[in-house]
Amino acid sequence: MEFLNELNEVQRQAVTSLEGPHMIIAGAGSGKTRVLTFRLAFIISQGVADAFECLALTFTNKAAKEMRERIQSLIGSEGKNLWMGTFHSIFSRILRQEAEKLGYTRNFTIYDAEDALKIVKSIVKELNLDDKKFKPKVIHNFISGAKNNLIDPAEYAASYVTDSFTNVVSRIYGLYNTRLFNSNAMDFDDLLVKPVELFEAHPEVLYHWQNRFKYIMVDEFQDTNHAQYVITKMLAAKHENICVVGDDAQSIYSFRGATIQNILNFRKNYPETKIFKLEQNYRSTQTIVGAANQIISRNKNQIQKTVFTENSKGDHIQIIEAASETEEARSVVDQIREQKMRYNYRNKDFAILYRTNAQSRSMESELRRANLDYKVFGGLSFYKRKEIKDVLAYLRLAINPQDEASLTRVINYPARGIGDTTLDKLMIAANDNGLNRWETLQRVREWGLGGRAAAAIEQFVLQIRAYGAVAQKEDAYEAAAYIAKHSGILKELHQDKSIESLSRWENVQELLNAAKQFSEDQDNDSHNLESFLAEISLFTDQDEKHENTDFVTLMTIHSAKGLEFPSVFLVGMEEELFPSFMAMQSRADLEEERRLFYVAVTRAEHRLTLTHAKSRFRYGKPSFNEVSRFVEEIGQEYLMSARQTSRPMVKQETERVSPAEGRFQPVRRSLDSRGGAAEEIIGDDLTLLSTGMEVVHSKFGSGKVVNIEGKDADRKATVFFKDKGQKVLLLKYAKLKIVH
DNA sequence: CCGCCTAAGTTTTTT
DNA sequence: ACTTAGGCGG
Repeated sequence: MEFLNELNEVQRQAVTSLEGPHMIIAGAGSGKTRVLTFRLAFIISQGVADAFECLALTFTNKAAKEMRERIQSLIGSEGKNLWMGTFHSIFSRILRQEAEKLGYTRNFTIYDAEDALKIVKSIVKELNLDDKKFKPKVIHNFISGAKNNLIDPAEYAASYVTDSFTNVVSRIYGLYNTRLFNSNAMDFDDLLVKPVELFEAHPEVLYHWQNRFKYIMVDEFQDTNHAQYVITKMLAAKHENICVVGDDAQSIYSFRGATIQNILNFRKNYPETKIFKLEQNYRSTQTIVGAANQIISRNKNQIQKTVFTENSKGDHIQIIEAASETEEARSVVDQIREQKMRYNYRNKDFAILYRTNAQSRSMESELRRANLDYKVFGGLSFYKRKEIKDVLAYLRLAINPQDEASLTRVINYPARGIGDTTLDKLMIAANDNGLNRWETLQRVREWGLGGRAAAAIEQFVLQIRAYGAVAQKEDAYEAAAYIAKHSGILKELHQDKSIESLSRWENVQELLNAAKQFSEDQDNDSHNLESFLAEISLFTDQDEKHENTDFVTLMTIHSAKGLEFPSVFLVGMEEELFPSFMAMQSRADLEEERRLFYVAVTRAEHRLTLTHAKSRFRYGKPSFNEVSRFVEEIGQEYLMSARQTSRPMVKQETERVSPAEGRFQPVRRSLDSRGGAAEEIIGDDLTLLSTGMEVVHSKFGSGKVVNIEGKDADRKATVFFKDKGQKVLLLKYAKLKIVH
């Protein structure tokens, strides 16, 4: 029990007070994760409940994994038995056990956003609707919103149709659900909706799980939506030992249906709730905590609390204005170099945070040029890549051939002579006869199809059945390897000799590697393909191993939530970008942006630098934006004086863009006089380009010219890039820079 | 049915 | 600036 001595008074109370409903309001950096993990460790080590009887719901896989590791370090391998994971992963697990009761089978497929969108698109098309007016993405957003609020199609039709658009949404919502059901598939939202349906329709099932979970904890409660609220409430109804942890000031997911209302409802719902406020910040300097408090105090909507720290005052917050995004990136790199020297920091002590993923580019190219190791988090994850989704579609069909999204994805890939005309006929057959796609394929001759097309389809059906048999017999790796090979995808990628195809081929090999690891992992109860797919369908965190662990972190502010770094750079502090132009319409939107700013600022332990660029390329055109209003919301007392902000300690101050001529510097910067360490860029006059020259590309990095062809506007160069392989670039667009 | 070309949209955040 | 969808010719 000596670990309790590591806690302050409030933390200790929050850890040891167990019975009944609890709400822990945890300010940024106040040791929230520590309290959660200690609380679980306390429950188990005191013998209050068994690990199997504790449920801890987190927001990300990463948070769950980290928490589990920390608990194991406290109480040992017993920690493995905790029910701990994201809402989505925990409830998909329960749903698989109970699938038959809802008319699904346990091997149901989970549709990601792309799969779901495909289904909506196909319905829009079948209904002959104009997809300009009824954009599938927007429709799916509406459906998702309805699901998050537990509004089913009937209720939607009865109470939420207000105009022609919602009328269409209503029609599509019902059809969409049917299509998913017939595909034996659930989307992300269903993983939260279906448990509620299950518990309502089968009280005995609810009873079972209620009894099982004696202690329930919910992390990041401010980011839960209505459906998540209802599920936890149902599950907690028996024991009412529910502890929610959150910080209203860090609620940044309302766009996804999260509602702060859950915190308010919780107190109403459980009047005897014990409330603990963790207000002492252990993470950041007084400057950072003070500035953060000042920022968040502008929001009208919030729970009163006072975050304070006993840490030292620390450095002032630095603000850097740059002429362009390139200059912005350069100044960040300069700062990183300087801070590394001055404070003995390593790469991993730095994070560069931004509002949108697209902003990583300029930062990446400057980091690469400066030879600083970095890692970009987020963006498109491994499992969203086309070649991976293609292979997965075959694997999913082997397990669940009814899966329409997968079926339409690969029925003619690699090409086997099943074209649009054939597919249209099948679609009509399906709609006329109330069949799913797989069923129409089995009876292909009944729809007036014959000859080559019908033969190709019969062949395809046999192929998928054979894969199903392999999947039943072999482990995940054997089955996946067999299917990847026999589907022809590997061959297709191999035949195309381009570097892109090679990298795709390697990605598929990597997927097979993952299957191999899964098959060999003794911790898994089952090693078959079905279990492998169940595991990876919710695996969105790409926590691929990076051989080198000392890297600068680049990520969106959203994905930085919960993390901390000694030195943080918050870039792109401009109106329209942050706050986003999408979020400037209402006070509620703006307040969420401000909370996001609060989250960003509170990631920093010792040093915080805010940067903004006077001009920045957006949508291919330069845009000129004012400094973000958020910057102006920080009081002068926390800021470094204007003189100091410019650029301390840069050797050659001379060649910086002078404001007079600096309007449009970034594009035509033919000479860059930074001497010394960095590579010397000798120019961008591409008429001088010839084979053998070394060049730098904004996206692909540095490389060597291996060939040049065409002339004038059509002049193309083949370049072999160190990191990205060989590319053919049209010089008119490529903006290559020649390196000496 | 496939590959090439043009046009349009994109960038708010993600389980 | 870059990606994707859709149209058209082979």
